Amino acid sequence: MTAANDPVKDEIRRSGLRATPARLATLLLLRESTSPLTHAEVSQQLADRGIDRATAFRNLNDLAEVGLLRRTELGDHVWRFEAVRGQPQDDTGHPHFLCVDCGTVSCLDDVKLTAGSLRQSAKIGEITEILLRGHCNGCGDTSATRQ
Amino acid sequence: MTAANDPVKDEIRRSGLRATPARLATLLLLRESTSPLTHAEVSQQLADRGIDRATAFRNLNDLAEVGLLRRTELGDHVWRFEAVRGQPQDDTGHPHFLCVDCGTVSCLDDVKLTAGSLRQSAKIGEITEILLRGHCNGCGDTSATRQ
DNA sequence: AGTGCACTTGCAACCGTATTGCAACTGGGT
DNA sequence: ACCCAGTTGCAATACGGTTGCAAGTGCACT
Repeated sequence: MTAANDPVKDEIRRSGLRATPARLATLLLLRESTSPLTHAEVSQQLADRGIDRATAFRNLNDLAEVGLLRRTELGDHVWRFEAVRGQPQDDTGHPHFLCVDCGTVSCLDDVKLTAGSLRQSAKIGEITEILLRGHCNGCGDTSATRQ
Repeated sequence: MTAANDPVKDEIRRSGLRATPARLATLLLLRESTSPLTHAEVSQQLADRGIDRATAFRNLNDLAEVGLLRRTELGDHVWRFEAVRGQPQDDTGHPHFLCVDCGTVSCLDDVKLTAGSLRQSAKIGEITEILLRGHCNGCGDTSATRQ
């Protein structure tokens, strides 16, 4: 049962890190998730498998450093991590939507700025991240929920 | 010495807060500053005048809540505050560009999302804020400045 | 397959930012 | 001048994240 070629393990190894169970679990968890997860969420999930908080933190940072994960900060003072799809160097990131009520984060691959906006913003600088905030449909449409 | 009409005091009062020395000092300090200050920087300055850290924190948040200050987060997990110029209500509704290097916040009235993006995002929820992050031309083009 | 060393892990202590509880104080309307 | 809700100072606390260190383990090399 010497599982010779686990492609995910190889990916981790190729990036210069050891393919430990904790790292494997971290990476797989985030690849299964459809939205970025916080440190807390990840380490909570991994705690079931006996993985320590500190280890989860370190692995998230390590994996982010080698480009397998992306580390973002959506303005609520919590780091979030998401798996990078495709070639790390190709990855330029995509916009996120943060519900200010429930904290849910959605990834918006198709959201773009108008050409005119891009021209306008180029005068200011180079945009690296687009963040939309508001009330998600689950929180907003009832209009009764107030924090 | 019933200083009848200090315009700044009036401004604070009009927003529903009491015009205390601590708030006056906080607001004036940020209005004199040319760039956003962290709570640490503010409370350090105000400590000389016998104002407590916790009070500084509360006042910064209070003033931000009523729209006299703007509270931003550059990605380093530290809140920064800056005085809002002009009418507070003018401050809402248009996108902001935040330079993650120097902390400058620029208002981008003309930046908009494409129609398709709006359609896409409507499925998620109601967008109340658009924030662009990146490197402003002043910080980015030298490419030497690294924090 | 066995060995060894550097890389990882778990644990617990720690750090810094930010918040809160509470008693004392005070701005400002009366 | 008086009074009370709003505010302050102090200290304790919460929370996200980091670090030191000894034990454990991946994996490259026999």
